[in-house]
Amino acid sequence: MMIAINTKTETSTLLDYYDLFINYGAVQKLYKKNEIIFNEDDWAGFFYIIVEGSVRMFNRNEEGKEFIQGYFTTGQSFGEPPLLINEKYPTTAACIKDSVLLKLSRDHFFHLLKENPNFQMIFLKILSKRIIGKAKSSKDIINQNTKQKIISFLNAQKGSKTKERVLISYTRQEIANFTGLRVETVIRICSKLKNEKVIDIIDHKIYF
Amino acid sequence: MMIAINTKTETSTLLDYYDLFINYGAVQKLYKKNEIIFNEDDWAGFFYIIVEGSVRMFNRNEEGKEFIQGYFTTGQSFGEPPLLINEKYPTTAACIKDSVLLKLSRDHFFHLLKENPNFQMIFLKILSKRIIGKAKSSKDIINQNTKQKIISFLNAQKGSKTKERVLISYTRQEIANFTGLRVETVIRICSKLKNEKVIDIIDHKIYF
DNA sequence: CGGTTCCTTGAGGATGATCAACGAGGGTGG
DNA sequence: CCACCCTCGTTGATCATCCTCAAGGAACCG
Repeated sequence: MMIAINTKTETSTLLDYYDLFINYGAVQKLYKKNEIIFNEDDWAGFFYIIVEGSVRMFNRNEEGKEFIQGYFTTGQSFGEPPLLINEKYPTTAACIKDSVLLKLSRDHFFHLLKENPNFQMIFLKILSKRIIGKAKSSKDIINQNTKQKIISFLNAQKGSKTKERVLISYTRQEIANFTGLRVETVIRICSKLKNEKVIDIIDHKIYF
Repeated sequence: MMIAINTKTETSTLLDYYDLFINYGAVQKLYKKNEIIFNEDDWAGFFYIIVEGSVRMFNRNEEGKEFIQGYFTTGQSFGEPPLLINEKYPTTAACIKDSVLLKLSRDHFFHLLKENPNFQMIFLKILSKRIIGKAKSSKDIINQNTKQKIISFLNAQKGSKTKERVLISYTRQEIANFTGLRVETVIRICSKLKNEKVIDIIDHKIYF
């Protein structure tokens, strides 16, 4: 059981088509750290690909608590679904650090899709992966006890390949935002997990 | 804020192509009430469309508690993502009542997609709607207090159109399974909502 | 060195889960 | 037609868990 993060589940080959995007009218733009790319309830107008940098998609509730829907990084696209069906964004997207994005307007994006059917297949696969990821993470978020939620998150990070311990480069706050828990809870559970030898904590950093 | 249910968000026009599916080798099959169509962790082998009936997709945790990922009904397809990327199913699917499904094998499905590019666009839109629905429901499930979760669920049912009260035809147990709460909790919250005039309860039935 | 950002701990409280028991209605078979 | 069984709804009491608030420490950076 894993909380699936897009970062790990999508092939990052879209930049192979960089020139093609440019030919179809894509524009490159620099975004500052923490700059908002689009807001929840904005109408979708552009197709975005990350040339360099990283983006987080999230919701914020009335009390300001964030729920992270996903992280995206170099070579990945994001925010396509509302564009495809002419809808409002269900989440906000912001840059985690200074980032370079490629923007393609809705019309140009549809031209590209129409004239390059192989792209439709590419996006079908990208969206499929994302749905499966979301199904898994919903399940994990709702069904599990707290400890399992965190373990699921850690598993998703690691990609379930190696047995050796790897550094988990998320703050406790970020883990809390992904799992819907509070920082203090994450900290306390991590202490338990450390005692149970499930993780190591060295110099405040988590190894799993 | 709404917990989005597939039933409400997808156009149900796939049956317009019934003959085409048959031409590509689709087979019609009757499933009994509660019969399992596929299990979590099965490899995806078929494309399914509901000719008549309804299907629920869910996960069950160690203690047997169910989390419902979505309901599907006549004219809708389900379980495509794992088929498209050659993956295992993240959920189990079962018939809610006796149902007739159209099954198309993986190979035939890909033939159809390849030779009918307009279908790729259709599926891009179906998957897009589903992603947006899942994003919304994750947000609702994780961020809200209990009362809001239930109101979100009710809003999703109603489709947010009319102001008049409509009958919510879900049992309290089903609402619990969708929201990740327990039956007793759902009952108690519903009583509160009734007192606050948010819903009516007539003859044990919920009107919202 | 001062200001962030992140991590940590403790005490107390609210909330939803759990367990147990019961009522009401519908359907079925004797 | 009645007895039985199911499913669904309901209520109360108790408990465990996680949240909240408050406070302070550690690491990092310009």
